[in-house]
Amino acid sequence: MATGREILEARGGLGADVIAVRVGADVVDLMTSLPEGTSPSDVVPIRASDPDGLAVIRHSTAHVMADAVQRLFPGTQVTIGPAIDNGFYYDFARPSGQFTDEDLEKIEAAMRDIIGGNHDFRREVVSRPEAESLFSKLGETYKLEILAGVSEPITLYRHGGWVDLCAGPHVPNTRFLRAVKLTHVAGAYWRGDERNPMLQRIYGTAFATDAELAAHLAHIEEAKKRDHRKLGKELGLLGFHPWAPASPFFLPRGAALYSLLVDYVRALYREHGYSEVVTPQVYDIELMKRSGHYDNYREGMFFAVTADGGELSEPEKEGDAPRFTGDVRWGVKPMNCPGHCLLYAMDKRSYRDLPMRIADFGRLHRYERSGVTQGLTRVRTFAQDDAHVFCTFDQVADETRDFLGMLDRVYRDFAFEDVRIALATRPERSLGTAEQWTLAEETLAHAVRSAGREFVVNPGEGAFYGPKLEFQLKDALGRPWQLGTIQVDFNMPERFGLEYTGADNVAHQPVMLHRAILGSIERFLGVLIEHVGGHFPAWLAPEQVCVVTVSEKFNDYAREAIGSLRAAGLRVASDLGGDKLGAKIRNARAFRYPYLAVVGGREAEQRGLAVRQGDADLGFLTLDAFAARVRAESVAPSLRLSSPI
RNA sequence: GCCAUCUUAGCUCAGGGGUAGAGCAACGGUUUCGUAAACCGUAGGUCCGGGGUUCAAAUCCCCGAGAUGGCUCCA
Repeated sequence: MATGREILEARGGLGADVIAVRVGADVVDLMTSLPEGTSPSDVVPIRASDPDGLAVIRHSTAHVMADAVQRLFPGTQVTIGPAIDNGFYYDFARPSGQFTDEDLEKIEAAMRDIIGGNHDFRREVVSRPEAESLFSKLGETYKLEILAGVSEPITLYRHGGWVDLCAGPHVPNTRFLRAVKLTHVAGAYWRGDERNPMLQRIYGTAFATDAELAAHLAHIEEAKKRDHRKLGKELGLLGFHPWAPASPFFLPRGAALYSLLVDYVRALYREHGYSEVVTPQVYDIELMKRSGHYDNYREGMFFAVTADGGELSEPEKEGDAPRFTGDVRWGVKPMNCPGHCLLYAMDKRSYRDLPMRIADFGRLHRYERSGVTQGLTRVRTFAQDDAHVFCTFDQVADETRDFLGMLDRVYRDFAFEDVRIALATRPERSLGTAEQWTLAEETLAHAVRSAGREFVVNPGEGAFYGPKLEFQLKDALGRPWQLGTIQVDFNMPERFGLEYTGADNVAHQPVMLHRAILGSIERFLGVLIEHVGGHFPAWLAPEQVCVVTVSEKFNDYAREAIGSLRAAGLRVASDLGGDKLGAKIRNARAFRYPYLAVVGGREAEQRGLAVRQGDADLGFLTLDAFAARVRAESVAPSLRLSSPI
């Protein structure tokens, strides 16, 4: 049978930028014979700039990088080197020494050398023994391990003198690899398992053209400027201290933002029939044993001890931690649900009480391993817009739909697009029966479908007590974050023996839904800061306007104006210092206030403000007109119609 | 947790065995100014912590802490 190249050439359609072909769902390189019976009309050319083409280029670049690494660092073994979303990587087992940033430059230079050699990529089908003998001769033990798990046909790809066990596809020739950049080195476990040896991974990226590569690198630089850790510091929102690792301090401006966000959720709760509760932070471990957290979530928890009934001794060596001998009786809550079960059971419940929607902004603590924490997005202490809905099984679908509606509203208020839904199913460690899980999974899937939404399945990613829907957004760096979630739980009500009296005057067991829209408030703020680049809308901004004076001569009027705006309910910052106006404006802009109001002689005389909104000059506004304008924007869009101004 | 890198003034960063540096911020003074940085001066340090090597360590080595990038998108 003919190759893709032959078929395209026969059609006269082999353009200079065609690097592979698509046949049905498969991407095949140009030099591979297509299966018998392939109709030429099914062969679609893939160009360098197509998404599939980009993956081919990147994977081929990974080969060239591995070639370069083995030239420069003899004895280094290759393992795997796939194309990934924004580039590629290759994992190496290097007998001694580590790759440094200088090495990356050398490797890149060697790659340019190889690419300049205009080597053809050649595909070769070999027998298993042939492959085994080749890679054992080369001393590639990882490749032998991979080979053992690979099914026929076994293919090799060569360019120049370099060979790799590889399924392909690849570009026809190294000259198609033009715009290449190695980005960073990282450790990575063999097959991602921390019991395996640590390999050294080199990340890089490649594009069809230099311009696209430059644009991608510029995009990364841009994203770094929006990094919430950087902005959090610059805008005076956040602080951290080594004595509270992975635990943010919200400074006054950050705390203002935090409260406004929580107040926003409270307003939604009022419309959607939730009641807020406040519950304990530290519980007897009996609670965690009852809920299953002690058995299933212990390594994610903090435990607390008291001097009562135990002995706290100073360490022998300086720098060591004090030792405690005694009973560990207390656990710091990692989730609100067990406490809410206790709360539910504090009264006798009727079917008339259901659904019972209990919201809790309680602080949670989870022990995240030291290497995985980052900024606000992965922390050890946080609060969620957490609520539990106790309901009958028949109410689950309606509650899920109401939740989806609420969620849509929230993500629209924050102008988040590209929200992806995933159904996370039963994990290895889980409570309850297979029947319960299946039923719960199907109920969630049905609710999403009936709301006209699509979802993907994440097998084994569910919570230990039930399946969940996860709602994912991407941050400025393109990293996906799970924010909202809704989880069906039959197990917790059973463990706590929860009941309600039905219309039939018989005790029934309620179903419990765990749900959050923002998820962790901390994480949401991190993502939001990056999403808006620090430019918060007027309804969320810590201060909605900054009043600055042209000179200190006008401070008296400025104070009067500030007082009047505050009396009208505005959040107002000011700069009444001795700087020149230009400097004040520069400083105020760095803080990204939604509005900037300049006050000088004219404004004092006419009892108003010279207002700008971002870059837009709004000119003169009276105090009343400006206050009315800002107050109209002081409520989230989805709440504006329903709340009187 | 593991691998790599980093940690110097409030912030951003330079320096790299021989007396600790800059810009911005702070503080004091002068200027009272109309839309992205006025001028002069003053003060500010456990160079992340501990140990070692050395005549001498912020600098080299070891241990620890924290932060940052990663730790299957599978040949």
